[in-house]
Amino acid sequence: MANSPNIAEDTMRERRVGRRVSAETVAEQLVQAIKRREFRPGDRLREQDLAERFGVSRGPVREALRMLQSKSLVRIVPMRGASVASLSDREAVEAVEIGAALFALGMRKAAEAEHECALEPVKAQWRALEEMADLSVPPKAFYRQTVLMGDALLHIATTQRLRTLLLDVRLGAPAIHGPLGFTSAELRKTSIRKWAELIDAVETRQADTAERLARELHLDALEAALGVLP
Amino acid sequence: MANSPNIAEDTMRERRVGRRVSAETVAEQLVQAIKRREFRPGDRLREQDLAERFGVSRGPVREALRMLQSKSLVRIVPMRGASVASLSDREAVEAVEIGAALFALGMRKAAEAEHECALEPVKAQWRALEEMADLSVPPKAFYRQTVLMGDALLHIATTQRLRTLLLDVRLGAPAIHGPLGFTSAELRKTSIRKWAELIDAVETRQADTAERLARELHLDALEAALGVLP
DNA sequence: GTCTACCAAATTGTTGACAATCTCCGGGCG
DNA sequence: CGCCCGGAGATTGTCAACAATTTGGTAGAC
Repeated sequence: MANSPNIAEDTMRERRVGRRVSAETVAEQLVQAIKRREFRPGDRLREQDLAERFGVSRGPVREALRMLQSKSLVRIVPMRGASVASLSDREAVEAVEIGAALFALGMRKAAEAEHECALEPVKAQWRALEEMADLSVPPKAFYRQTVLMGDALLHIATTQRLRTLLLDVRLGAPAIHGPLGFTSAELRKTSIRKWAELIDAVETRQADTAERLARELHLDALEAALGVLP
Repeated sequence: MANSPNIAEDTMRERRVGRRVSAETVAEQLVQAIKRREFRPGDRLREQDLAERFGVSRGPVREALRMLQSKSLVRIVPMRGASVASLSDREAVEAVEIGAALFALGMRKAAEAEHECALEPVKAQWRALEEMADLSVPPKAFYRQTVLMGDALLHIATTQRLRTLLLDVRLGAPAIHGPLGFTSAELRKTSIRKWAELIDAVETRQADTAERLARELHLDALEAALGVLP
Protein backbone atom coordinates (compact mmCIF):
# COMPACT_ATOMS: atom_id res chain seq x y z
CA MET A 1 0.00 0.00 0.00
CA ALA A 2 2.64 2.51 0.94
CA ASN A 3 4.58 1.25 -2.02
CA SER A 4 5.26 4.05 -4.44
CA PRO A 5 4.71 2.77 -7.95
CA ASN A 6 7.89 3.84 -9.65
CA ILE A 7 7.21 3.82 -13.31
CA ALA A 8 9.80 2.28 -15.54
CA GLU A 9 9.88 4.80 -18.32
CA ASP A 10 13.32 5.77 -17.19
CA THR A 11 16.39 3.96 -18.39
CA MET A 12 17.29 0.56 -17.03
CA ARG A 13 19.74 2.18 -14.63
CA GLU A 14 16.80 2.78 -12.33
CA ARG A 15 17.45 1.03 -9.09
CA ARG A 16 14.39 -1.04 -8.50
CA VAL A 17 13.90 -2.57 -5.13
CA GLY A 18 12.70 -5.62 -6.95
CA ARG A 19 14.63 -8.84 -6.76
CA ARG A 20 15.49 -8.93 -10.42
CA VAL A 21 19.10 -9.80 -11.14
CA SER A 22 21.01 -8.08 -13.89
CA ALA A 23 22.03 -11.22 -15.72
CA GLU A 24 18.41 -12.27 -16.16
CA THR A 25 17.21 -8.92 -17.46
CA VAL A 26 20.21 -8.65 -19.74
CA ALA A 27 19.50 -12.11 -21.16
CA GLU A 28 15.86 -11.26 -21.61
CA GLN A 29 16.52 -7.97 -23.34
CA LEU A 30 19.19 -9.53 -25.50
CA VAL A 31 16.72 -12.19 -26.61
CA GLN A 32 14.21 -9.48 -27.47
CA ALA A 33 16.85 -7.60 -29.43
CA ILE A 34 17.72 -10.73 -31.37
CA LYS A 35 14.07 -11.47 -32.06
CA ARG A 36 13.69 -7.86 -33.19
CA ARG A 37 16.56 -8.45 -35.61
CA GLU A 38 18.68 -5.71 -34.08
CA PHE A 39 21.33 -8.38 -33.86
CA ARG A 40 21.32 -10.83 -36.74
CA PRO A 41 22.67 -14.35 -37.03
CA GLY A 42 26.44 -14.19 -37.24
CA ASP A 43 26.69 -10.74 -35.70
CA ARG A 44 29.39 -10.41 -33.14
CA LEU A 45 28.40 -9.60 -29.56
CA ARG A 46 31.16 -7.66 -27.79
CA GLU A 47 30.88 -7.78 -24.05
CA GLN A 48 31.77 -4.14 -23.52
CA ASP A 49 29.17 -2.98 -26.03
CA LEU A 50 26.42 -5.01 -24.41
CA ALA A 51 27.52 -3.86 -20.98
CA GLU A 52 27.21 -0.21 -21.99
CA ARG A 53 23.95 -0.81 -23.83
CA PHE A 54 22.30 -2.34 -20.78
CA GLY A 55 24.01 -0.16 -18.19
CA VAL A 56 25.80 -2.92 -16.30
CA SER A 57 29.33 -4.25 -16.11
CA ARG A 58 30.72 -7.18 -18.05
CA GLY A 59 30.04 -9.70 -15.32
CA PRO A 60 26.28 -9.97 -15.74
CA VAL A 61 26.72 -9.75 -19.51
CA ARG A 62 28.96 -12.79 -19.48
CA GLU A 63 26.41 -14.68 -17.40
CA ALA A 64 23.65 -13.76 -19.80
CA LEU A 65 25.72 -14.91 -22.76
CA ARG A 66 26.36 -18.24 -21.07
CA MET A 67 22.64 -18.69 -20.51
CA LEU A 68 21.88 -18.02 -24.14
CA GLN A 69 24.74 -20.24 -25.21
CA SER A 70 23.18 -23.20 -23.44
CA LYS A 71 19.98 -22.48 -25.32
CA SER A 72 21.88 -22.53 -28.63
CA LEU A 73 20.96 -18.92 -29.26
CA VAL A 74 24.47 -17.52 -29.19
CA ARG A 75 27.74 -19.16 -30.06
CA ILE A 76 30.79 -18.64 -27.87
CA VAL A 77 34.25 -19.62 -28.97
CA PRO A 78 36.91 -19.32 -26.27
CA MET A 79 39.08 -16.23 -26.39
CA ARG A 80 37.29 -15.06 -29.49
CA GLY A 81 33.97 -13.91 -28.23
CA ALA A 82 30.26 -14.44 -28.74
CA SER A 83 28.05 -14.12 -31.78
CA VAL A 84 24.41 -14.72 -32.61
CA ALA A 85 24.02 -18.34 -33.65
CA SER A 86 23.39 -18.83 -37.34
CA LEU A 87 21.81 -22.07 -38.45
CA SER A 88 22.44 -23.75 -41.75
CA ASP A 89 19.38 -24.68 -43.78
CA ARG A 90 19.79 -28.24 -42.63
CA GLU A 91 19.99 -27.25 -38.98
CA ALA A 92 16.96 -24.98 -39.32
CA VAL A 93 14.91 -27.81 -40.78
CA GLU A 94 16.11 -30.04 -37.99
CA ALA A 95 15.00 -27.48 -35.42
CA VAL A 96 11.52 -27.33 -36.92
CA GLU A 97 11.30 -31.11 -36.95
CA ILE A 98 12.31 -31.18 -33.29
CA GLY A 99 9.65 -28.59 -32.56
CA ALA A 100 7.08 -30.70 -34.40
CA ALA A 101 8.01 -33.80 -32.42
CA LEU A 102 7.82 -31.95 -29.12
CA PHE A 103 4.52 -30.32 -29.94
CA ALA A 104 3.11 -33.65 -31.08
CA LEU A 105 4.09 -35.16 -27.75
CA GLY A 106 2.48 -32.23 -25.99
CA MET A 107 -0.79 -32.76 -27.84
CA ARG A 108 -0.75 -36.44 -26.95
CA LYS A 109 -0.34 -35.55 -23.31
CA ALA A 110 -3.04 -32.89 -23.58
CA ALA A 111 -5.45 -35.47 -24.96
CA GLU A 112 -4.60 -37.83 -22.15
CA ALA A 113 -4.81 -35.19 -19.43
CA GLU A 114 -7.82 -34.06 -17.47
CA HIS A 115 -9.09 -30.85 -19.01
CA GLU A 116 -12.65 -30.23 -17.87
CA CYS A 117 -13.58 -26.85 -19.28
CA ALA A 118 -10.12 -25.58 -20.15
CA LEU A 119 -10.77 -25.85 -23.87
CA GLU A 120 -13.11 -22.88 -24.08
CA PRO A 121 -10.41 -20.18 -24.39
CA VAL A 122 -8.65 -22.31 -27.00
CA LYS A 123 -11.81 -22.45 -29.05
CA ALA A 124 -12.14 -18.71 -28.78
CA GLN A 125 -8.67 -18.33 -30.19
CA TRP A 126 -9.49 -20.74 -32.98
CA ARG A 127 -12.40 -18.52 -34.00
CA ALA A 128 -9.94 -15.63 -34.13
CA LEU A 129 -7.70 -17.72 -36.36
CA GLU A 130 -10.63 -18.53 -38.63
CA GLU A 131 -11.09 -14.82 -39.25
CA MET A 132 -7.58 -14.63 -40.62
CA ALA A 133 -8.09 -16.89 -43.61
CA ASP A 134 -8.08 -13.92 -45.95
CA LEU A 135 -4.67 -13.05 -47.34
CA SER A 136 -5.17 -9.40 -46.49
CA VAL A 137 -4.17 -10.39 -42.99
CA PRO A 138 -0.37 -10.44 -42.88
CA PRO A 139 1.24 -13.89 -42.59
CA LYS A 140 2.98 -12.85 -39.41
CA ALA A 141 -0.31 -12.22 -37.64
CA PHE A 142 -1.64 -15.59 -38.75
CA TYR A 143 1.52 -17.27 -37.56
CA ARG A 144 1.36 -15.54 -34.19
CA GLN A 145 -2.18 -16.71 -33.71
CA THR A 146 -1.17 -20.31 -34.36
CA VAL A 147 1.62 -19.97 -31.82
CA LEU A 148 -0.85 -18.60 -29.28
CA MET A 149 -3.20 -21.49 -29.86
CA GLY A 150 -0.45 -24.04 -29.61
CA ASP A 151 0.74 -22.59 -26.35
CA ALA A 152 -2.77 -22.51 -24.95
CA LEU A 153 -3.21 -26.17 -25.85
CA LEU A 154 0.11 -27.04 -24.29
CA HIS A 155 -0.98 -25.26 -21.16
CA ILE A 156 -3.80 -27.67 -20.48
CA ALA A 157 -1.32 -30.53 -20.58
CA THR A 158 0.58 -28.94 -17.68
CA THR A 159 3.91 -29.80 -19.23
CA GLN A 160 6.13 -26.99 -18.08
CA ARG A 161 9.39 -28.52 -19.23
CA LEU A 162 7.99 -29.29 -22.66
CA ARG A 163 6.73 -25.74 -23.10
CA THR A 164 10.00 -24.07 -22.20
CA LEU A 165 11.98 -26.54 -24.29
CA LEU A 166 9.75 -25.91 -27.29
CA LEU A 167 10.09 -22.18 -26.80
CA ASP A 168 13.86 -22.46 -26.77
CA VAL A 169 13.95 -24.62 -29.88
CA ARG A 170 11.69 -22.24 -31.77
CA LEU A 171 13.84 -19.27 -30.80
CA GLY A 172 16.74 -20.77 -32.70
CA ALA A 173 14.96 -21.12 -36.02
CA PRO A 174 12.59 -18.22 -36.44
CA ALA A 175 13.35 -17.73 -40.10
CA ILE A 176 11.86 -21.00 -41.25
CA HIS A 177 9.48 -21.64 -38.42
CA GLY A 178 8.08 -18.16 -38.74
CA PRO A 179 5.35 -16.88 -40.99
CA LEU A 180 7.23 -17.78 -44.17
CA GLY A 181 4.81 -20.48 -45.17
CA PHE A 182 1.49 -18.75 -44.61
CA THR A 183 1.39 -16.80 -47.84
CA SER A 184 -0.97 -19.27 -49.50
CA ALA A 185 -4.73 -19.15 -48.96
CA GLU A 186 -4.79 -22.88 -49.56
CA LEU A 187 -2.41 -23.56 -46.69
CA ARG A 188 -4.30 -21.27 -44.37
CA LYS A 189 -7.56 -23.08 -45.03
CA THR A 190 -5.94 -26.45 -44.44
CA SER A 191 -4.27 -25.14 -41.31
CA ILE A 192 -7.50 -23.76 -39.88
CA ARG A 193 -9.29 -27.02 -40.55
CA LYS A 194 -6.57 -29.12 -38.97
CA TRP A 195 -6.44 -26.91 -35.89
CA ALA A 196 -10.16 -27.50 -35.46
CA GLU A 197 -9.66 -31.22 -35.85
CA LEU A 198 -6.81 -31.09 -33.35
CA ILE A 199 -8.92 -29.34 -30.75
CA ASP A 200 -11.64 -31.90 -31.31
CA ALA A 201 -9.18 -34.77 -30.98
CA VAL A 202 -7.91 -33.37 -27.69
CA GLU A 203 -11.46 -32.88 -26.44
CA THR A 204 -12.51 -36.42 -27.31
CA ARG A 205 -9.29 -37.92 -25.94
CA GLN A 206 -8.04 -39.31 -29.24
CA ALA A 207 -4.35 -39.14 -28.42
CA ASP A 208 -3.09 -40.77 -31.60
CA THR A 209 -5.09 -38.46 -33.82
CA ALA A 210 -4.02 -35.41 -31.84
CA GLU A 211 -0.38 -36.39 -32.12
CA ARG A 212 -0.64 -36.95 -35.86
CA LEU A 213 -2.44 -33.67 -36.49
CA ALA A 214 0.04 -31.71 -34.41
CA ARG A 215 2.92 -33.12 -36.39
CA GLU A 216 1.16 -32.49 -39.70
CA LEU A 217 0.42 -28.88 -38.79
CA HIS A 218 4.11 -28.22 -38.27
CA LEU A 219 5.38 -30.18 -41.23
CA ASP A 220 2.84 -28.68 -43.64
CA ALA A 221 4.10 -25.24 -42.68
CA LEU A 222 7.69 -26.39 -43.03
CA GLU A 223 7.08 -27.79 -46.47
CA ALA A 224 5.42 -24.58 -47.57
CA ALA A 225 8.27 -22.52 -46.15
CA LEU A 226 10.81 -24.66 -47.97
CA GLY A 227 8.87 -24.10 -51.16
CA VAL A 228 9.32 -20.36 -50.74
CA LEU A 229 12.99 -20.36 -49.81
CA PRO A 230 14.97 -21.98 -52.64
CA MET B 1 51.65 -44.98 -14.43
CA ALA B 2 52.79 -41.69 -15.78
CA ASN B 3 49.77 -39.91 -14.51
CA SER B 4 47.99 -40.18 -11.20
CA PRO B 5 44.53 -38.72 -11.60
CA ASN B 6 43.69 -38.07 -8.00
CA ILE B 7 45.60 -35.01 -6.92
CA ALA B 8 45.10 -32.00 -9.13
CA GLU B 9 46.62 -29.17 -7.21
CA ASP B 10 48.87 -28.02 -10.00
CA THR B 11 46.61 -28.71 -12.95
CA MET B 12 45.15 -25.24 -12.93
CA ARG B 13 48.55 -23.66 -13.08
CA GLU B 14 50.17 -24.32 -16.42
CA ARG B 15 49.41 -27.91 -17.22
CA ARG B 16 48.63 -27.16 -20.81
CA VAL B 17 48.25 -24.24 -23.07
CA GLY B 18 45.23 -22.35 -21.87
CA ARG B 19 42.81 -23.26 -24.59
CA ARG B 20 40.13 -24.31 -22.15
CA VAL B 21 38.17 -21.70 -20.31
CA SER B 22 37.46 -22.11 -16.63
CA ALA B 23 33.70 -21.75 -16.84
CA GLU B 24 33.48 -24.66 -19.26
CA THR B 25 35.65 -27.01 -17.25
CA VAL B 26 33.86 -26.03 -14.07
CA ALA B 27 30.51 -26.77 -15.69
CA GLU B 28 31.79 -30.07 -17.02
CA GLN B 29 33.23 -31.17 -13.69
CA LEU B 30 30.12 -30.06 -11.86
CA VAL B 31 28.00 -32.15 -14.21
CA GLN B 32 30.24 -35.13 -13.54
CA ALA B 33 29.97 -34.57 -9.80
CA ILE B 34 26.19 -34.44 -10.05
CA LYS B 35 26.11 -37.58 -12.17
CA ARG B 36 28.38 -39.21 -9.60
CA ARG B 37 25.83 -38.29 -6.93
CA GLU B 38 28.35 -36.23 -4.98
CA PHE B 39 25.73 -33.52 -5.18
CA ARG B 40 22.17 -34.77 -5.00
CA PRO B 41 18.92 -33.21 -6.14
CA GLY B 42 18.01 -30.41 -3.78
CA ASP B 43 21.55 -29.96 -2.48
CA ARG B 44 22.63 -26.40 -2.21
CA LEU B 45 25.54 -25.22 -4.34
CA ARG B 46 27.42 -22.40 -2.62
CA GLU B 47 29.55 -20.39 -4.99
CA GLN B 48 32.49 -20.07 -2.64
CA ASP B 49 32.58 -23.82 -2.00
CA LEU B 50 32.56 -24.63 -5.69
CA ALA B 51 35.19 -21.97 -6.35
CA GLU B 52 37.54 -23.52 -3.81
CA ARG B 53 36.79 -27.04 -4.98
CA PHE B 54 37.70 -26.25 -8.57
CA GLY B 55 40.49 -23.81 -7.80
CA VAL B 56 38.99 -20.75 -9.47
CA SER B 57 37.24 -17.61 -8.33
CA ARG B 58 33.51 -17.09 -8.15
CA GLY B 59 33.22 -15.52 -11.60
CA PRO B 60 33.67 -18.69 -13.66
CA VAL B 61 31.59 -20.60 -11.12
CA ARG B 62 28.68 -18.24 -11.65
CA GLU B 63 28.99 -18.63 -15.41
CA ALA B 64 29.00 -22.41 -15.08
CA LEU B 65 25.92 -22.30 -12.88
CA ARG B 66 24.11 -20.17 -15.45
CA MET B 67 24.97 -22.68 -18.17
CA LEU B 68 23.60 -25.53 -16.12
CA GLN B 69 20.56 -23.49 -15.20
CA SER B 70 19.62 -23.11 -18.85
CA LYS B 71 19.88 -26.87 -19.17
CA SER B 72 17.49 -27.32 -16.23
CA LEU B 73 20.17 -29.09 -14.26
CA VAL B 74 20.47 -26.55 -11.47
CA ARG B 75 17.90 -24.19 -10.07
CA ILE B 76 18.84 -20.61 -9.26
CA VAL B 77 16.65 -18.33 -7.23
CA PRO B 78 17.82 -14.73 -7.06
CA MET B 79 19.66 -13.70 -3.92
CA ARG B 80 19.21 -17.17 -2.50
CA GLY B 81 21.65 -19.23 -4.49
CA ALA B 82 21.78 -22.34 -6.61
CA SER B 83 20.81 -25.94 -5.94
CA VAL B 84 20.72 -29.16 -7.89
CA ALA B 85 17.39 -29.41 -9.67
CA SER B 86 15.06 -32.00 -8.23
CA LEU B 87 12.29 -33.33 -10.41
CA SER B 88 8.96 -34.53 -9.20
CA ASP B 89 7.86 -37.96 -10.36
CA ARG B 90 5.61 -36.35 -12.89
CA GLU B 91 8.39 -34.18 -14.26
CA ALA B 92 10.77 -37.13 -14.43
CA VAL B 93 8.26 -39.13 -16.45
CA GLU B 94 7.77 -36.12 -18.68
CA ALA B 95 11.51 -35.91 -19.25
CA VAL B 96 11.69 -39.55 -20.27
CA GLU B 97 8.78 -39.07 -22.66
CA ILE B 98 10.53 -36.09 -24.19
CA GLY B 99 13.66 -38.20 -24.57
CA ALA B 100 11.63 -40.94 -26.24
CA ALA B 101 10.09 -38.50 -28.69
CA LEU B 102 13.47 -36.97 -29.57
CA PHE B 103 15.13 -40.33 -29.99
CA ALA B 104 12.25 -41.54 -32.15
CA LEU B 105 12.70 -38.52 -34.39
CA GLY B 106 16.41 -39.22 -34.54
CA MET B 107 15.82 -42.79 -35.66
CA ARG B 108 13.43 -41.61 -38.35
CA LYS B 109 16.08 -39.26 -39.65
CA ALA B 110 18.70 -41.99 -39.43
CA ALA B 111 16.53 -44.25 -41.55
CA GLU B 112 16.04 -41.49 -44.09
CA ALA B 113 19.71 -40.49 -44.16
CA GLU B 114 22.47 -41.87 -46.32
CA HIS B 115 24.47 -44.31 -44.27
CA GLU B 116 26.56 -46.51 -46.55
CA CYS B 117 28.68 -48.62 -44.26
CA ALA B 118 28.22 -46.68 -41.04
CA LEU B 119 26.08 -49.38 -39.46
CA GLU B 120 28.92 -51.84 -38.87
CA PRO B 121 30.12 -50.37 -35.55
CA VAL B 122 26.52 -50.20 -34.36
CA LYS B 123 26.08 -53.89 -35.08
CA ALA B 124 29.27 -54.63 -33.17
CA GLN B 125 27.84 -52.81 -30.18
CA TRP B 126 24.60 -54.73 -30.52
CA ARG B 127 26.54 -57.98 -30.25
CA ALA B 128 28.07 -56.64 -27.06
CA LEU B 129 24.59 -55.90 -25.77
CA GLU B 130 23.45 -59.39 -26.65
CA GLU B 131 26.13 -60.77 -24.34
CA MET B 132 24.59 -58.88 -21.45
CA ALA B 133 21.25 -60.70 -21.40
CA ASP B 134 22.28 -62.60 -18.29
CA LEU B 135 21.26 -60.93 -15.06
CA SER B 136 24.75 -61.43 -13.63
CA VAL B 137 25.66 -58.37 -15.65
CA PRO B 138 24.67 -55.34 -13.59
CA PRO B 139 21.73 -53.32 -14.89
CA LYS B 140 23.87 -50.22 -15.07
CA ALA B 141 26.22 -51.85 -17.58
CA PHE B 142 23.29 -52.97 -19.71
CA TYR B 143 21.83 -49.49 -19.59
CA ARG B 144 25.13 -47.89 -20.54
CA GLN B 145 25.42 -50.16 -23.54
CA THR B 146 21.97 -49.16 -24.76
CA VAL B 147 22.93 -45.50 -24.41
CA LEU B 148 26.08 -46.14 -26.40
CA MET B 149 24.11 -47.82 -29.16
CA GLY B 150 21.53 -45.09 -29.26
CA ASP B 151 24.20 -42.45 -29.55
CA ALA B 152 25.97 -44.37 -32.29
CA LEU B 153 22.72 -44.63 -34.23
CA LEU B 154 22.05 -40.94 -33.74
CA HIS B 155 25.51 -40.24 -35.05
CA ILE B 156 24.74 -41.63 -38.49
CA ALA B 157 21.81 -39.26 -38.74
CA THR B 158 24.20 -36.29 -38.35
CA THR B 159 21.75 -34.48 -36.11
CA GLN B 160 24.02 -32.54 -33.78
CA ARG B 161 21.32 -30.44 -32.22
CA LEU B 162 19.14 -33.43 -31.54
CA ARG B 163 21.99 -35.30 -29.87
CA THR B 164 22.96 -32.51 -27.53
CA LEU B 165 19.33 -31.79 -26.70
CA LEU B 166 18.70 -35.43 -25.90
CA LEU B 167 21.80 -35.54 -23.75
CA ASP B 168 20.62 -32.52 -21.79
CA VAL B 169 17.15 -33.93 -21.27
CA ARG B 170 18.52 -37.25 -20.07
CA LEU B 171 20.84 -35.51 -17.61
CA GLY B 172 17.85 -34.13 -15.78
CA ALA B 173 16.14 -37.45 -15.13
CA PRO B 174 18.81 -40.06 -14.51
CA ALA B 175 16.91 -41.72 -11.67
CA ILE B 176 14.10 -43.01 -13.85
CA HIS B 177 15.81 -43.08 -17.19
CA GLY B 178 18.73 -44.95 -15.72
CA PRO B 179 19.19 -48.65 -15.23
CA LEU B 180 16.20 -48.94 -12.92
CA GLY B 181 14.17 -50.97 -15.34
CA PHE B 182 16.71 -53.53 -16.51
CA THR B 183 16.45 -55.91 -13.58
CA SER B 184 14.20 -58.30 -15.45
CA ALA B 185 15.59 -60.93 -17.82
CA GLU B 186 12.36 -60.70 -19.77
CA LEU B 187 12.79 -56.98 -20.42
CA ARG B 188 16.40 -57.45 -21.45
CA LYS B 189 15.46 -60.08 -24.01
CA THR B 190 12.73 -57.87 -25.42
CA SER B 191 15.08 -54.91 -25.47
CA ILE B 192 17.83 -56.81 -27.27
CA ARG B 193 15.36 -58.04 -29.87
CA LYS B 194 13.89 -54.60 -30.47
CA TRP B 195 17.32 -53.04 -30.82
CA ALA B 196 18.09 -55.59 -33.54
CA GLU B 197 14.82 -54.78 -35.25
CA LEU B 198 15.59 -51.09 -34.96
CA ILE B 199 18.99 -51.48 -36.59
CA ASP B 200 17.38 -53.49 -39.35
CA ALA B 201 14.68 -50.89 -39.85
CA VAL B 202 17.29 -48.16 -40.15
CA GLU B 203 19.32 -50.26 -42.57
CA THR B 204 16.33 -50.99 -44.79
CA ARG B 205 15.09 -47.41 -44.64
CA GLN B 206 11.79 -48.15 -42.90
CA ALA B 207 11.42 -44.83 -41.19
CA ASP B 208 8.01 -45.46 -39.65
CA THR B 209 9.10 -48.75 -38.13
CA ALA B 210 12.33 -47.25 -36.82
CA GLU B 211 10.43 -44.41 -35.20
CA ARG B 212 7.95 -46.77 -33.56
CA LEU B 213 10.64 -49.12 -32.26
CA ALA B 214 12.69 -46.27 -30.86
CA ARG B 215 9.71 -44.96 -28.93
CA GLU B 216 8.81 -48.43 -27.69
CA LEU B 217 12.33 -49.08 -26.46
CA HIS B 218 12.17 -46.01 -24.27
CA LEU B 219 8.63 -46.47 -23.04
CA ASP B 220 9.12 -50.15 -22.22
CA ALA B 221 12.03 -49.18 -20.00
CA LEU B 222 9.98 -46.38 -18.45
CA GLU B 223 7.10 -48.70 -17.69
CA ALA B 224 9.44 -51.20 -16.08
CA ALA B 225 11.10 -48.48 -14.03
CA LEU B 226 7.72 -47.21 -12.84
CA GLY B 227 6.89 -50.75 -11.80
CA VAL B 228 9.94 -50.82 -9.55
CA LEU B 229 9.53 -47.40 -7.97
CA PRO B 230 6.18 -47.27 -6.17
C1' DG C 1 57.04 -8.80 -54.50
C1' DT C 2 56.30 -12.10 -50.90
C1' DC C 3 57.03 -14.12 -46.60
C1' DT C 4 58.11 -13.93 -41.71
C1' DA C 5 58.75 -11.94 -37.11
C1' DC C 6 56.99 -9.01 -34.04
C1' DC C 7 54.80 -5.18 -31.78
C1' DA C 8 50.48 -2.59 -30.41
C1' DA C 9 45.64 -2.29 -29.98
C1' DA C 10 41.52 -4.63 -28.98
C1' DT C 11 39.04 -8.13 -26.68
C1' DT C 12 38.25 -11.81 -23.63
C1' DG C 13 39.36 -14.36 -19.10
C1' DT C 14 40.06 -13.92 -14.15
C1' DT C 15 40.39 -12.05 -9.76
C1' DG C 16 39.62 -9.75 -5.29
C1' DA C 17 37.10 -6.23 -3.09
C1' DC C 18 32.88 -4.01 -2.02
C1' DA C 19 27.71 -3.53 -1.77
C1' DA C 20 23.14 -5.56 -1.24
C1' DT C 21 20.34 -9.04 0.55
C1' DC C 22 19.00 -12.97 3.15
C1' DT C 23 19.11 -16.06 7.31
C1' DC C 24 19.33 -16.99 11.88
C1' DC C 25 19.24 -16.13 16.61
C1' DG C 26 18.17 -13.68 20.86
C1' DG C 27 15.69 -10.06 23.42
C1' DG C 28 11.86 -7.11 24.34
C1' DC C 29 6.87 -6.58 24.44
C1' DG C 30 1.83 -7.46 24.20
C1' DC D 1 3.52 -18.02 25.51
C1' DG D 2 3.80 -16.21 21.13
C1' DC D 3 5.21 -12.47 18.07
C1' DC D 4 7.80 -8.67 16.32
C1' DC D 5 12.26 -6.42 15.97
C1' DG D 6 17.15 -5.94 15.18
C1' DG D 7 21.69 -6.90 14.43
C1' DA D 8 25.57 -10.05 13.29
C1' DG D 9 27.16 -13.40 10.14
C1' DA D 10 26.80 -15.64 5.83
C1' DT D 11 25.90 -15.55 0.98
C1' DT D 12 24.91 -13.60 -3.39
C1' DG D 13 25.22 -9.52 -6.81
C1' DT D 14 28.18 -6.14 -8.94
C1' DC D 15 32.10 -3.73 -10.28
C1' DA D 16 36.64 -2.12 -11.84
C1' DA D 17 41.31 -3.43 -12.42
C1' DC D 18 44.60 -6.74 -14.05
C1' DA D 19 46.30 -10.77 -16.88
C1' DA D 20 46.19 -13.56 -21.04
C1' DT D 21 45.20 -14.10 -25.75
C1' DT D 22 43.98 -12.89 -30.39
C1' DT D 23 44.21 -9.73 -34.28
C1' DG D 24 45.83 -6.60 -37.55
C1' DG D 25 49.35 -4.08 -39.35
C1' DT D 26 54.26 -2.90 -40.21
C1' DA D 27 59.04 -3.31 -40.90
C1' DG D 28 62.65 -6.08 -42.50
C1' DA D 29 64.97 -9.97 -45.07
C1' DC D 30 65.32 -12.72 -49.06
